[in-house]
Amino acid sequence: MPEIRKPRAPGRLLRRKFFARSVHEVAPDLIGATLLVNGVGGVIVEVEAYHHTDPAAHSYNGPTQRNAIMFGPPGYLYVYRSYGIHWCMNFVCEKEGSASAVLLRAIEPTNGISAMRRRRGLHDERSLCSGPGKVCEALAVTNKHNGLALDAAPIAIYARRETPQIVTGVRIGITKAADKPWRYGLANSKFVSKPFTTATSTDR
DNA sequence: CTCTTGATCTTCT
DNA sequence: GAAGATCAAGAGC
Repeated sequence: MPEIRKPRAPGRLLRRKFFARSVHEVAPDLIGATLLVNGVGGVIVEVEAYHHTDPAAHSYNGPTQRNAIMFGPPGYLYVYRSYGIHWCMNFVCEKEGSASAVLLRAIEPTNGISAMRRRRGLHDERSLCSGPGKVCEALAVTNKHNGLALDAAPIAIYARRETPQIVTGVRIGITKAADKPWRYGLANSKFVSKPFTTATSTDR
């Protein structure tokens, strides 16, 4: 018997200005927010922060054709091809030229679940959006969305209503700066890409 | 449950 | 030519 999950009544719509500060402030503040693309999406439960001074960031070695959006103003979507196969989406933060972004790694599906199942194939709800490539497939985000504003159609991000318990850990799948605890998640969420085993914190 | 592998685009060496 | 902000399927335990 599948669990019935009713769509949440959204909170305040986040505007681009929300992203105009440090990625390390924006990233934890996004946990619990609701992301919709063409009305399909859910609650953000896992993100990672990347900054241009961070060797693991795409922007570390300066602008390229791929990462150009990262060097632009905050509040826009940066989409890149991962391992030649998947798409991954980021929210550009801070200010123009600072080239920092938050990687979206997982959401808890709440809106348009049947559409997500259709796009992802036969998969249980827990696996629909539990990884950066999976989220983009479920939300049908591709390079065509690269550079779109985060506060205009088809994208909408709604602020959370309450401050959730946040957990942190090292980022997934990187080799440079692999010790930095810049992965943020919703405590006890079953929809993250991998369990958070290490430090828990309630800051922010 | 863990470990291995193939898929194959963009960037850097 | 190699590595990479990944995923799914298959083998083995």
